[in-house]
Amino acid sequence: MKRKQGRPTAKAPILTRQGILNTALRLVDEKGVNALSMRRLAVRLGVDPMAIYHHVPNKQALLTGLVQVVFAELEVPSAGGQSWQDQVRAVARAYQQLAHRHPNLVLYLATDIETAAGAALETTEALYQALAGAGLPPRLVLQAADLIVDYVNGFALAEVAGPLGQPGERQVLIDQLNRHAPDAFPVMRQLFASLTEAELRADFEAGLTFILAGLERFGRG
Amino acid sequence: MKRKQGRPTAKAPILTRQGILNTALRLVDEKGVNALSMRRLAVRLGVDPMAIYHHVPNKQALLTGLVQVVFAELEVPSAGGQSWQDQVRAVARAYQQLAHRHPNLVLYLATDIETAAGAALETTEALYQALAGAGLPPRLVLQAADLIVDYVNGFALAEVAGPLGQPGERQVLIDQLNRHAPDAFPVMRQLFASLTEAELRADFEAGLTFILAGLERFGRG
DNA sequence: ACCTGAACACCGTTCAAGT
DNA sequence: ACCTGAACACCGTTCAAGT
Repeated sequence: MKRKQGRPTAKAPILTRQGILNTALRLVDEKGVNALSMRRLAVRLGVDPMAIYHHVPNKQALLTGLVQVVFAELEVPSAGGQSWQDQVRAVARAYQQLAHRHPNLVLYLATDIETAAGAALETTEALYQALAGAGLPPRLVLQAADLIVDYVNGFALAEVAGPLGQPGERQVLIDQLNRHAPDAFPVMRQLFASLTEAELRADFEAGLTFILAGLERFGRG
Repeated sequence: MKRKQGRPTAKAPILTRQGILNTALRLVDEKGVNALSMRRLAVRLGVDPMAIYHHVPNKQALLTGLVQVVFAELEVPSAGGQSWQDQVRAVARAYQQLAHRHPNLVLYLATDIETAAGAALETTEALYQALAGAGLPPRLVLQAADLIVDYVNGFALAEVAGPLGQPGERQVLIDQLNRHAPDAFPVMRQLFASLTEAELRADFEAGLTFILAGLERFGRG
C-alpha cells in the first residue's frame, strides 16, 4: 500500500471515469438501478456529488457507460469446428450468462440498442456467420438473429421480473389459479398437476432447441 | 353537460380510482413513464397531490394498476375451427399489439409478472390449449409457451428501445459498422448490402414462423 | 370520507468559487 | 484541471388539519 510522494494533484486525480463506472456497477449489482443516484455514488467514492460531473456529463451517460462496461465482458465464442447449431447456442448462451451476471442492468442492456450495437459488433457478426452457415438466405439470417436476440432479452427480463423479489417462478401462476373455481382453466391445471417442481422451472436451452429446430427447416435449400 | 344539483360531496367524490388510472395511463402513453409523478398527475386531475393517496396507496400501486388496466384490453382470440398454429399466432399477435399500443408501459407489462399472470389467465389458458392441441407433451407445452412469451416481450422491448427515440431500426448497426475498417465484419456488411430497406425492418411474424416450424417437429408423437 | 397544505428526506443539475 | 458547496427545481410520502 505504498503512497506516491508529494501532493496527489494533476498527475493523479482522485476520480477516474473507469473508477466511477466500476463503483457504480458494483452499486447497481448490489442494490439495483434505483439505488444508483449521483449523490449516493458520491458517498461511495468519498467525494462531493458534483465532482462526478467532471468525468461523466450526466446520469444518462453514467448508465450507458455501465452498459459498455458490461458488454465488454462478453467474449465471442470461437467458431472452431462446431456445427452452426452449436455456434448459435454458444453465442446465445454467452449473452444470456452476461445478462444473468448483471440482472439489475438487463433492462438497459436490452434497451440501449445504440450502445449495445457498438459494444457487441463481434458477437453479432459471429451470430450472423453461424446463421449464414446454416444455409439461410440473407433475409432469414436477419430475422433469425432478431428472434434469438429478442428471446434472450425476454428470457433475461423474465428472470429478473416480479415486483418484489422472485417468488418460485411458476408459483405466481399457480397461486392465481387457486383463486378461481376448480373447473376454470382446466388445461393449465392439468399441466401444472402433471409436472414436477424441476420440470416447472424456466429452461433457457429448451427455447433455443425449439428455435434451432425451426431454423433447420429453412436452411440449406 | 348537466350537473348534479346540491353540493357534490359524499355520494360523488371528485376522485376515483378508475379516473386516476385513466388519467395516469393517458399521461404515460403521451409522455412516458418518467413523466408520471404523483405531483404531475395531481395537476392533470386538478387536485392536491396528496388527494391521490386516498385512492391509491402509493406510486408502485399506481403502476400495477396501469398494468391491470392495460391487460384488461387483451381479448382472448376464439379458438373456433383454426389450426393450432393459427391459434398460437392469434394469441401472440393479440399480446404484441397490446404492447404496441402502450409502448411506454412494455417494461412493466413484461416485468410485473404477478399482476400480468392474474390479468392474463384466460389468454394463457388459450395459449396452453393451442400448444396442447399441437400434440406437445406437457413439459414442452410449458417450454413452448415460455419461448413465445419471452419472444413477444423481447420484441416489444426492442420496438421501444433506443436511448432517445428510435432511429431507423437497423440504421444503428449500420452506423456502427461504418466506423470500422471496410474489411471488418464482412458477414454483416454483405448482409446489409444485399437487403432492401423494407427487408431490414423487424418482422414479428417471421419470428413466429420460425418458432412454429420448430414446434411442429416436437408435436404429434 | 375526502381533500388540503406544510414538512421531510430525497433527487439531478447549474453555477460560482476555491486550490 | 479538478473538486467543493450553495442553490434550484423537482421527487414520494407522512402527518396534522380542515370540511
